Amino acid sequence: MLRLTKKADYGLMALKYLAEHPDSVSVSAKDIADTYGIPPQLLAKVLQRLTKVGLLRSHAGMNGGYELSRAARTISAFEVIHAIDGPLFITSCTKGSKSCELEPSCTIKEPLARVNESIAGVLKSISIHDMAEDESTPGRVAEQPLVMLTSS
Amino acid sequence: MLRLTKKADYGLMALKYLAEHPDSVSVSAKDIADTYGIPPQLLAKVLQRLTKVGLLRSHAGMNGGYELSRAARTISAFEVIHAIDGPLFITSCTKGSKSCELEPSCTIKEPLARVNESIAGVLKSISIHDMAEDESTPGRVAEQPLVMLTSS
DNA sequence: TGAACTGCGACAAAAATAGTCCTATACTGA
DNA sequence: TCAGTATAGGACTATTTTTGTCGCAGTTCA
Repeated sequence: MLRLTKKADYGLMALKYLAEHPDSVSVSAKDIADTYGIPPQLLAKVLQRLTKVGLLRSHAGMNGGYELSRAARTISAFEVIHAIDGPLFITSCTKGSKSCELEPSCTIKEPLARVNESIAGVLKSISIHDMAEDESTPGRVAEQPLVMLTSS
Repeated sequence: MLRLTKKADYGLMALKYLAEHPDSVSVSAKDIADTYGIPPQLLAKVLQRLTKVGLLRSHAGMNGGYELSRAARTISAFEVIHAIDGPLFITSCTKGSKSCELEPSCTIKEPLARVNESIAGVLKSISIHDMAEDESTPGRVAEQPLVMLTSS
């Protein structure tokens, strides 16, 4: 639950790849799909979408492909996920103005909306560049006690 | 995307309801389902699950129902969601020890695992009691620096 | 021109969610 | 002790979302 879709995963992987290969003028969807072993056509769609929202620049034809349209440092995971998975989040019924259908209830939503924002904040605070840096670099995300509850 | 399942929603709503009615010794699944207009049988299952993990106490028979097994203040949204939706999170392939299938790639996962922890932290920081308090009360979520992933 | 690309719409397949049905068991009170 | 109200839970079906495929059109370049 609370899982990223694979498309979003793929998108992040691809952007990370691009961030790690700034030398290549442009990389094709197939190249990336091959290196990661993911369905080329699916990745293609994801990249097309990212191009559409302006995170990537594409050019067709031989030796064509994609490149980041901005510095990796300025692209947040949030933007990528949002572009791919849509206007996100948490509660099932926070769709704009329309409140929770007939249910006058759903008071749960307000508190969760705040949680929602926190999560968005987390996602906004991490950039593609952050993800691309050497794994040895200590992550600077909150170091709180994270105790994963063991499942039953 | 990154959406809670309805079951989790229902569970949170139910716990909130229980937190708001400490006077009632025990509330039936049907009562809660009726007030929120959600499928009774489905809610029943959710409550059964929450009982199983120890968040609720149940008793059958007439005037039976459920009650919180601990103070609302000590029950986090994380626990509830975890109980219902399972051992959570973000990336599709963070299933214990087994790494990302054949893909040697998936380097995306590590940075995201950190984001993951941040989100878990957010969820752990909000309690059922927090959700049940008057809407006007400022939520205490998001105030802390939750994540600092600064690269800049 | 043709090979290697992107762009896109329409599907199809698979998986996860949501919800229902049915039966068993437990407790209560008259 | 029996009827009514509840929980417990397995098996199923339905619905929705996600994932992946196909085919074709447009682009670029050698």
